[in-house]
Amino acid sequence: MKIPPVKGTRDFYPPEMARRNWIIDGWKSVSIRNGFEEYDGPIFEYLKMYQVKSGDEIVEQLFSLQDRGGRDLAIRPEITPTLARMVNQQINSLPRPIKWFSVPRLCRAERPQKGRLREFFQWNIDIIGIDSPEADAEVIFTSLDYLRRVGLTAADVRAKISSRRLLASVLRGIGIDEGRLDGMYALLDKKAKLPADTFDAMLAEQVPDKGQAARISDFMALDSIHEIQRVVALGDEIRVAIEQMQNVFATLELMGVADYCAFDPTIVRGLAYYTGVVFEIHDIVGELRAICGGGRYDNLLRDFGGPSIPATGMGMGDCVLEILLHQKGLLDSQVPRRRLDYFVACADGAFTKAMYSVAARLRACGRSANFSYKLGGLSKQLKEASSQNASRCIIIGQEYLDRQELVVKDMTSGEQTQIHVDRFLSELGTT
RNA sequence: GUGAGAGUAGCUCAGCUGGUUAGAGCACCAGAUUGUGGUUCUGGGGGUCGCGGGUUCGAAUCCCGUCUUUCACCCCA
Repeated sequence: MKIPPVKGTRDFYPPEMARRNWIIDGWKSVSIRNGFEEYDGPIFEYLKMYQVKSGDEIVEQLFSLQDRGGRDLAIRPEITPTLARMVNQQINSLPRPIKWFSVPRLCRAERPQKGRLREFFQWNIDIIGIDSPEADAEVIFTSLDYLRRVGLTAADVRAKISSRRLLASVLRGIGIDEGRLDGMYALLDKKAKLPADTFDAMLAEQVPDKGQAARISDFMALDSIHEIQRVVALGDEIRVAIEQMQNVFATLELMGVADYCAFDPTIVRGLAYYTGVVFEIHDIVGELRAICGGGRYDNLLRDFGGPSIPATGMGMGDCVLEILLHQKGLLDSQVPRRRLDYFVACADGAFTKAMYSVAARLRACGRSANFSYKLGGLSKQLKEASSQNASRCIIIGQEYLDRQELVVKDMTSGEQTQIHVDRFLSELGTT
């Protein structure tokens, strides 16, 4: 019986595993150099945890199960609720600011398509307990710090930044009632994806007042925060929101990533729990879905039964990122190939005892070492060493029987030296 | 949930107006090479042509169904 892989999952053969590790190692080291600490939670939680903040549509996209005690559980589709739960549990003893990161494996029962699978990895970073815009800037900076490190330039990706708070205050300034804001978010979030006339038609449906609709369109077309005053009168509320945005941009400029960043009022971020700054990073061409997205969510900890503590963060999945890195040729050039420190070969089947012992002693010294299971000729063994990308080969031959000497061959230069086995191993030391 | 495309060797694909025993490149294995690898040459293994049914003397090829997969829509935490 042949059993196929499950829809939307991936098998990681060694070459794919090397890519995955390289991506995740990069995420982790950039997190650490930006001052974040790693955490993780369980891979499943109570189903309820995801029903609290989400509608039925999202619950339908959960992989859920029942344990033998009848508990309703779900495999995590995101880690933010777990983070909220963990932080709430120890909120009084955690030093602030809380700067945490994680690289959880997540599952969503969505229909797979380009850049979206049912099982994936997602880099999450969050700053909890700080309500100033500099924290939002740091989250954006850290995301860009990673992308820049793997070789993506300002000509490849763009961080598009807006603010829920700014959007809300502008819409209110234009005369949209509080109760209609959520519907507006859902609509405005679609603007970048829809043809202009389709969007205008949908806008006209939700906002019958032509003057209001025109001003909303004007706002959505802005590419600078300085121009907002041309669309709407600057009340106190809007001024504060603008000032916060200016702080974000000023901080990003000071940190040296301003060329990656742009104000973009079309970034709204679906039906999420965002309350302030929101951002997405896209490929410049706009051919792929977002590489990452995030923003400020000041009410989430409270919604999960904790105190009211501000928070901001972002998530970056591995699927879109990998497609983009591959397109730009940044994977093949940077993901390390399999490498072996030593391949131990013997010139004759009579020397195999020494082969096993030398290989074991190399391994005890912390070096990776392989040998051939087949007693083929030396030529065969060197071929095998090459295919395993061995840095050096140890050749055991007659001089080992005569004088206990090994031949050490550098596989890059081809140079060979002879050295007494004990001296060779003692010079290696331990690593 | 809706729509469109694609399923032939491990991978990328050719073959398709029905006609001997289904092919190529890459990969894999072996030999050329009994103390020297990467290159090269030679050979080899590997297929229920996704599955089921139908038409036909004859189906990888035509028809129907089904499954899988890719892409787009919905959604996107």
